[in-house]
Amino acid sequence: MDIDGCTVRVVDAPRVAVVRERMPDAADLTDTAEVFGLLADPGRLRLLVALLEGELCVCDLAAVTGQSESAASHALRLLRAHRIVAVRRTGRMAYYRLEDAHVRMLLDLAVAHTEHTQAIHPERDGNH
Amino acid sequence: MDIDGCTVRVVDAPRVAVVRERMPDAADLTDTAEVFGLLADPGRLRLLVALLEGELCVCDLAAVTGQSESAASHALRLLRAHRIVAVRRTGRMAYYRLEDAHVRMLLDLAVAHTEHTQAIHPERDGNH
DNA sequence: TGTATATATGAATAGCTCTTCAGACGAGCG
DNA sequence: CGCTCGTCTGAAGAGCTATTCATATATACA
Repeated sequence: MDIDGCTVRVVDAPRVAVVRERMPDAADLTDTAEVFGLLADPGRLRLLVALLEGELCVCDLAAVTGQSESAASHALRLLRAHRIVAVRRTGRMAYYRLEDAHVRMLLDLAVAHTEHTQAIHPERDGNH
Repeated sequence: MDIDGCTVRVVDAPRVAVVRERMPDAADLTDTAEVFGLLADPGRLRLLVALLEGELCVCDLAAVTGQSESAASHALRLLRAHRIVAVRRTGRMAYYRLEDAHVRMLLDLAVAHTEHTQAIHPERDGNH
């Protein structure tokens, strides 16, 4: 089989052709991987989960997520660059909100899963 | 406000307390971030998307996803260590399949989103 | 039994990412 | 007008991750 001008050995050539045909475009998957990468840092993930229920300012976000304000600001800058988060400025305050509907869906799914598995395997009780 | 034995300035203290209370456990979010991290590499993501429709052997996976067999094997090893993927061995072949239902949901959602946005913004036509 | 094949592994390198620190900026306040 | 406060930024260092190359293992086949 010849792919990208480079000969590759395959076992089930027709199957490979079919799967290859049905795969989303490589560039799209790279973009998707990039989004997952933005959710792959605990600090950023906590920021985004905190924003699920509404906007918060930087210092409150830092407090909620347990990180320095500098770290939070760096993370928010990155998320803002990718249009995942948007900012509303008033005076010297900056209020961030979750702006990307697709990311919100991914977060909802992920949080629901953690709560579900916690209900199945409760290594610690829910109230603290 | 006092968090983790360390004083932090907050603007809306009661709101911070509420959001903090409703946040999933930090350890759970770290695990979730780790899962997102596994989906954050284009090579690994292509492997997993290829496996959505059924099992494939390593060399076919390498061919479908356009990477070296060594790279694919390393990636599969990592996914296997996290129980996202499982292997069936027969002879000298190794057939991998997607094993994690939660990851499958995330992948379905992500792929549906790429196909949806491609339908809205078709910069290239669907058939190639 | 010896050789080819499919996969797995280890080590090394290069590139990236996160955190921190120091300081800049701009808005409000005295 | 100068000071403080909230946020932003840049640079630097440490740690992590991906890729490659070389080699190992183990199965099938001659």
